[in-house]
Amino acid sequence: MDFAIFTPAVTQNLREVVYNQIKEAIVNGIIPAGSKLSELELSRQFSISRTPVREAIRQLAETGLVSLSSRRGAYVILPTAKDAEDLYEIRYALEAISVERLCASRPEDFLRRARATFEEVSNDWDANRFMKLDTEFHADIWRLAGNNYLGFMLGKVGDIIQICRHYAIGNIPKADSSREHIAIIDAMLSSNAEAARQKLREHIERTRDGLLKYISTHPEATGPAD
Amino acid sequence: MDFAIFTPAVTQNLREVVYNQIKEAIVNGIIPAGSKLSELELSRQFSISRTPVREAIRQLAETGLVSLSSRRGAYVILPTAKDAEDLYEIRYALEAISVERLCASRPEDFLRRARATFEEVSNDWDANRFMKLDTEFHADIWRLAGNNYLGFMLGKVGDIIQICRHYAIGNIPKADSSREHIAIIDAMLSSNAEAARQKLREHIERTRDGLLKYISTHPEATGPAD
DNA sequence: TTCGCGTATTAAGTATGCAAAAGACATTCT
DNA sequence: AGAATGTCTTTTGCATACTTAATACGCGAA
Repeated sequence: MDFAIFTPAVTQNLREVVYNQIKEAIVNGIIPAGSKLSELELSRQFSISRTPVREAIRQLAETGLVSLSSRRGAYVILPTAKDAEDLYEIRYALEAISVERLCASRPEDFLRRARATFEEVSNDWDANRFMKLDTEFHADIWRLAGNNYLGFMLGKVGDIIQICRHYAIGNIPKADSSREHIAIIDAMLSSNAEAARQKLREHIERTRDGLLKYISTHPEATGPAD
Repeated sequence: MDFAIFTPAVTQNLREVVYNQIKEAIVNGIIPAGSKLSELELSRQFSISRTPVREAIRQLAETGLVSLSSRRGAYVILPTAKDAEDLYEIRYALEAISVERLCASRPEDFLRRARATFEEVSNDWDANRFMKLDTEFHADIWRLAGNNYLGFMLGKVGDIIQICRHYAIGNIPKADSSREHIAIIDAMLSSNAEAARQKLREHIERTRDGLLKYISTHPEATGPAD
């Protein structure tokens, strides 16, 4: 009697749906940094009660995307240049773990496939398409690294970085970035942990500097909340 | 008119109070790993409604201390030996950042004071007293490191580790641990980043191995959830 | 005009009520 | 007896009503 074709009729509860939608909207810049998240307004937009919306907002606060102010509401965070710097530093430390582990386990098939993908990238690619590819690559890396908490942590860091990064989209040359990825992959393929770390560091530092440069020339991007 | 002696009469809301209390109870092992957290029962114990309790539980879930199962309730996580290993790996990567930064900034007064404190520790200290000292030291380190997100991340990792660690209390020789701390401090005082990293790695690995050894000889500590 | 105070309005915090899902148990049918 | 189904109980998920804090507004006095 098991046809193995039916998936659960109801997969997620309202809180989850609302959480995902708001998070996507924040991370993609549709809800801009610094905005207020009004329980009432959101619940009206979703056509549901305040309860699941409240829970979703609390959940977002715990990830660091939203800051709560008692009795005054919830606001999307407005990262500063210092925040971006700090976040990239953490990101480097965590990704270095993945890279080192992959130097040891060396999943050749995956690495070669990823390498080929990045070979194809050119500068006239759509920025969003490249960003998606980049995000997927980094996600694959920590998934293969086998540390169950890396994804948990990098996810949180990545979401906040993404808020900043969104400003700078299209600012970073894609072909350069691809070349850096390929350098990391090659180091991993030859199990050269030291080189891989170094290439990763260069890559993350360049990405960071691109963002910081953008922020410094566009101070309105992370101005003080109103 | 500002005597700076009056603090807000009402500082926290119920959700916060409940969150902190439940978290302390979990982290200190009063609520054992794997237990179910019943909204109704907890709200009765706190003599409040289910709403703030619910929110606190959701918040705990986001930190990773509690896992939610839709329509079935919330359970305190039951970390495995693998979890502990993964967590210590992340902890090392993050603390290495602090240590490196402190090698650069070198807050001498703080380092000397901390060094003196650890000199006093002997093996017949109360385990809880030592653990508190240890936790404070690590917290001070990242606070002085100046990366705003380190605390955020290390806090989450630390809470989960603490659940495991609680089993192993009293198992790790305190004098040894102190000596390791002193070695790290000395490396920082002489701005030897490489040595500091190395000493930190040894310290964390020894702590981890102590815990893993305990877990392997006391399998009931992280048995499967019911 | 400006400062201080009181009031109104809005929105967050909390309590409670209702619907529905999961698990336990009883019952029936083969 | 054992499997399957129906029923009951418990508890979660969501909605709504109520309470209270924060801000805005307006008025009067200096």
